[in-house]
Amino acid sequence: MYEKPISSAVIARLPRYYRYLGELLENDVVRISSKELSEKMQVTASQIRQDLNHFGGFGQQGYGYNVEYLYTEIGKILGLDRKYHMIIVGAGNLGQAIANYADFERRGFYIKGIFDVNPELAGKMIRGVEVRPARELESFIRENPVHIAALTIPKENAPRVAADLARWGVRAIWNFVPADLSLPKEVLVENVHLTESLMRLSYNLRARDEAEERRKAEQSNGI
Amino acid sequence: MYEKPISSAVIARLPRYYRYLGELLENDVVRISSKELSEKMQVTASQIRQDLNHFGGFGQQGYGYNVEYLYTEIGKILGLDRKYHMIIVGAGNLGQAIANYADFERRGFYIKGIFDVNPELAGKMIRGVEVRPARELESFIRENPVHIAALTIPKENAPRVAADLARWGVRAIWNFVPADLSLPKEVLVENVHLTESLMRLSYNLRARDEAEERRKAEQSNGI
DNA sequence: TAGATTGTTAATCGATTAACAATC
DNA sequence: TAGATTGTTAATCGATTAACAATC
Repeated sequence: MYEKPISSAVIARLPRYYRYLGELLENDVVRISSKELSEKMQVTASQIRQDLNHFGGFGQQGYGYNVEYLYTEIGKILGLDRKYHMIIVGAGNLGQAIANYADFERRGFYIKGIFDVNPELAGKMIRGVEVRPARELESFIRENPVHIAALTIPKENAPRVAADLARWGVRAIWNFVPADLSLPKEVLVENVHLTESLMRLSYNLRARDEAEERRKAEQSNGI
Repeated sequence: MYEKPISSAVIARLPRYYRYLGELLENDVVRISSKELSEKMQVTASQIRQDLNHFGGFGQQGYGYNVEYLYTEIGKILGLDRKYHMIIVGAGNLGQAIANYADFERRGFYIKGIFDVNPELAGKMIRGVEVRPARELESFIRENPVHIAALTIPKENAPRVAADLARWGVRAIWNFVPADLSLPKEVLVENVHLTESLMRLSYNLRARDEAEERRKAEQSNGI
């Protein structure tokens, strides 16, 4: 029985629903209709209902959705009812920032190891986890469950290190390196490309400026 | 004369084209066809040609695209021929990581100020830029051009600080706070939601595991 | 029951891919 | 010129929105 995979557009929206529902929950809101939620989130009510119905009927006609229930269910869909063991490969600024971000732990992502090639960093403690030398990576991965490896190393070493990680058994990589890793298809890769994000902002900055100049020019032309 | 805005899907792909072209350029590749590039990038040649032709005809029939020319042109489209002054609001781990990331400077994004409410951080130097107390933000923004503010502060203060920044004249925010900022429409916001990224990975992790279990169960059922 | 709102089907819209004439 | 490959139009596909019957 083949279930066709949910489109990535839908999946990409789930964490945002989850966040809004979490906020409603904190504010003791018990129920919400797709219409109310759509107004808060600036999306159509139709889209909310369509998205949710990919996963099941969580609402009730005439009532709407129970906030707590829907929050929990989306959490399950997102796999947040599980515990993940994460390692951080590359203890530079970004790696340390991620290691220090307590929020991930709250969501079930536990940082179990931090690794760096730089021997000077070895032994440094970050939120209770010791930085280890990179050469211990293989034995660590083989001896401990590692569900996710966050990759925060320089671009140059990324292809080799990523291939090593996969070979040693890591099956999901959270990739901060500005490169597309090519790995066996069973290894999941989620990219965070900061430079690309900044370039999108830069594109829009320029587009806005040019639109404004055009408007100004038209005005002074008396159009 | 109204030019209809380019779809965000197209814009989102430009930085990736730019990256691949930069790599080709480093490897002294002079020309490339949409077909060759499509194989490297794992997209269709049709999409590449469509995307580029939103901005103009950069290629030549029978020849393909000149790598250096196309790289430069996409750079201009992305606004990378300009210089931007950026400030970082929040000198925590993530703010420091961004401040330390030299690559942005290479692309024309210059970090001109780093601010934090924590007085202990004041005076600390990060890549030649001094961390200043947050109360100096207003005067700094009013007295210096600030094109982009990277927002790396806790969620609680974000709505207020973002509104302040906008009021003082910042017109583009690179938002790392896990919240949707509501600001006047002329203020551009580009979000980097790390938690959402991690949740997407987590979704796929779970989906893969369940697919594998299903497959295994079917096998042992002799299907 | 009447009113509200879902779940779901149908219509629309937009984005991607295919095809090919134009042209280097 | 012949071959290659673009730029662009047309066809397809998928995602979003609208509509409404089902139902709480």
